[in-house]
Amino acid sequence: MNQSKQKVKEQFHRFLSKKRLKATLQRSLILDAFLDLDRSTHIDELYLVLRGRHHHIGHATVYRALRLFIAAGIAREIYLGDGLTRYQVDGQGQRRDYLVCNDCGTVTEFDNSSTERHQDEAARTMGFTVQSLKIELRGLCSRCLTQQS
Amino acid sequence: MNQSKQKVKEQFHRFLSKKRLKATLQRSLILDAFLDLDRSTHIDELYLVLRGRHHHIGHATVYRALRLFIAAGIAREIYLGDGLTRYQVDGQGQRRDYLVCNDCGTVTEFDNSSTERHQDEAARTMGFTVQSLKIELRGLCSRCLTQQS
DNA sequence: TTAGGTGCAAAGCCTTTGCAGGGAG
DNA sequence: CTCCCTGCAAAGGCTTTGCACCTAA
Repeated sequence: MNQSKQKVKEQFHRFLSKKRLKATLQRSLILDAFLDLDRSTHIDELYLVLRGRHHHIGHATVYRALRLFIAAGIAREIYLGDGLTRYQVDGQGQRRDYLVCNDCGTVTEFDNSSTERHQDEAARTMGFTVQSLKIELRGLCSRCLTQQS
Repeated sequence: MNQSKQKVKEQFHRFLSKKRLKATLQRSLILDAFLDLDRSTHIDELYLVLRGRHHHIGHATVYRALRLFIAAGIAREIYLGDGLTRYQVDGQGQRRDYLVCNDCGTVTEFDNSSTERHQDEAARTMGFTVQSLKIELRGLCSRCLTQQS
């Protein structure tokens, strides 16, 4: 866990050097908070975590940092339609399949590359060049199902 | 085509009666415009179509009508992350696969039910109960590809 | 020293809501 | 005649931008 976190941080620093951008304290703190959450989150949650750690980082800075993480290939955006943008760690695992629980809102990811290839081919036959793919399944996770709320 | 449109309109009127809601001119015009587009659209496009037909319907009314169509099972929302909510006819055709062009932004839809079943099973093995599914492919449509912008 | 970064507040967008007047049942 | 609906404008909520001051390299 911490090892992969370290790797991501190194990846981020390489990205910054390459782009001649700066490694600031704020970016480091935001990245820490983001990686510690280890699940999909949104700006406001991140912002509150940082305040909880007694770091007063501006709202705009958090937004800007997340955009940077996306450019660096560290984060990925998810839109679930609740009006806010969610972010998730974009590991090498190529996870692009999301299970969104309609009850608790948890986002689980899983790999399903065979289906993805299948899908990709279908698109190509329509003259469409695929650059990225996202599969979103909505329903109830096992925990919410048993709780029968 | 017009036959299915007629069916949807009847479905909507049944919904209205059942809920003791009113069949107004605006709702009828908005539903016509929505069904005529026959593809995913967003409020503003619908609004412009209506203005083009010389109907001055308020923005809020269009929003309210779309929410009603959703409640009636006629429309479905789609979120692609461009900041606006898209709507699509929720017909029996069950199209839930979207090709989003990163260049021109066009959304094309296609059926791929075999893949969807495949995906559904994968989720079930993880204890997840699927209620809806969305597959989103992003890339370049054939037209933008040839224009090589 | 210099290009980039931060924070604040203001502006931008899409969407929803409040309210007074209007219309379907 | 009674609810429900419409339109306008204002308010809301998330995200981006402008600007002056600061800081990593």
